[in-house]
Amino acid sequence: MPTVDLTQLYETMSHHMGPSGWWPSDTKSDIIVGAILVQNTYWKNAGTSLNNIKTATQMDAKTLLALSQDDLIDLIRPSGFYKNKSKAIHNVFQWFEDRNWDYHQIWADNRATLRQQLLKLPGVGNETADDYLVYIFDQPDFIADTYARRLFAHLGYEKTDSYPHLKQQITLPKTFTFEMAQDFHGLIDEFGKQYLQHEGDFETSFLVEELPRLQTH
DNA sequence: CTCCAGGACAAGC
DNA sequence: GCTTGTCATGGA
Repeated sequence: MPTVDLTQLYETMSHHMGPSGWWPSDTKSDIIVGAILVQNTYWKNAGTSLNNIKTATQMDAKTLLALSQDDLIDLIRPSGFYKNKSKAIHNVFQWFEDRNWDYHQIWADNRATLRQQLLKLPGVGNETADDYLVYIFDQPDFIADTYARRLFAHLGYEKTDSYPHLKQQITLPKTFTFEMAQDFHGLIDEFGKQYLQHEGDFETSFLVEELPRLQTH
């Protein structure tokens, strides 16, 4: 089975697309909420809900936690799945509140089991847990989301709809910093929006010419 | 009108 | 372990 040099892939995408300019520019609270709002939802709609929540709470944890579920639902409504998402956001905020929002300390105390702990939170699945590891806890990890699965299928990996299946096959080299991992995920999804929306789009991308150089055997 | 987006989850196999 | 139905709005 073909494999790809992830460092070469990242550098190629970075060279052609520039910095992804993604989540790292937002506050971590924005990311915590946004990662839930955007689940299977257009980012534009998730952004509307996020702005509603920001306006209502200034992203102050105690203010948000004091909202009734109905009030939170009204803020989330534009991005759908509002029952699940309101519950998820409330629970996740309570979880961080209980731990004093000390991301560094949380990581230091829970290195081995943090991912499993995050997965226990209702509304936090594989992708959101990895989003948090990469963008909240600053860990160099790989996020095997929909666009990543489509991309790696084009790069010669076995086509799969399973998050764990791709995740299992991809290990970022030790040389990847967490900033690179954050940017890499942003680039993959920006690439996906441009070249993986429809069947055949990939063939028009810059990666087609680069493919032979990226593949290692 | 139909399809689906930066998933999660429970039920059934 | 893996597949399928459900949750929901708004844009293409």
